[in-house]
Amino acid sequence: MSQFWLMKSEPDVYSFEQLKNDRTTWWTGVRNYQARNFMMNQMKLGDTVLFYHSNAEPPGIAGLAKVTKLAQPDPTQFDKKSEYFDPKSKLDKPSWFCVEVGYFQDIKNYLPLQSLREDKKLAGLLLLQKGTRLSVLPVEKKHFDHIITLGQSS
DNA sequence: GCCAACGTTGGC
DNA sequence: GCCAACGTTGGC
Repeated sequence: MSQFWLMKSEPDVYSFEQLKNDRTTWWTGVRNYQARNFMMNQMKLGDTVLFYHSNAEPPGIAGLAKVTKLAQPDPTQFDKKSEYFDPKSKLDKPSWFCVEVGYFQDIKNYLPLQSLREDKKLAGLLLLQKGTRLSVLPVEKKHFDHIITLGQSS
């Protein structure tokens, strides 16, 4: 099972800097079954997460996080005041789950999407595949290791 | 703001 | 179970 992940967030909504400030956050609001299943079934404590800024200028990888708590029901699905409220969710049978992630490490270089696309060593990275809209994606170790190298090189 | 590529919904 | 219509994501 994968030990490396990429999670997307719009920095206007929740940025890596905010995570660094908060130290940890529950990854609420995911309303896609594939992304939920990754969090619910596969993410383990200590898994490393590439924190990706989507809808950013430019979009790219901003830093490193870790999974700090296993998946639990996402409380926002029951909150009528939340934009993530889901009237179909039942308290005894929640539809949506989220993990807690914590700040882990800065990277020296922000890694723009375009530079990742141009890197031959990252061929096959799910993030780069056409039509991939998942907000939670597994990352292969070989790709993860290379991304770390890019992020820390001078 | 546009729009391609998906995912979801609901009528049948 | 099919599929058209609609909604969303997210790069550009």
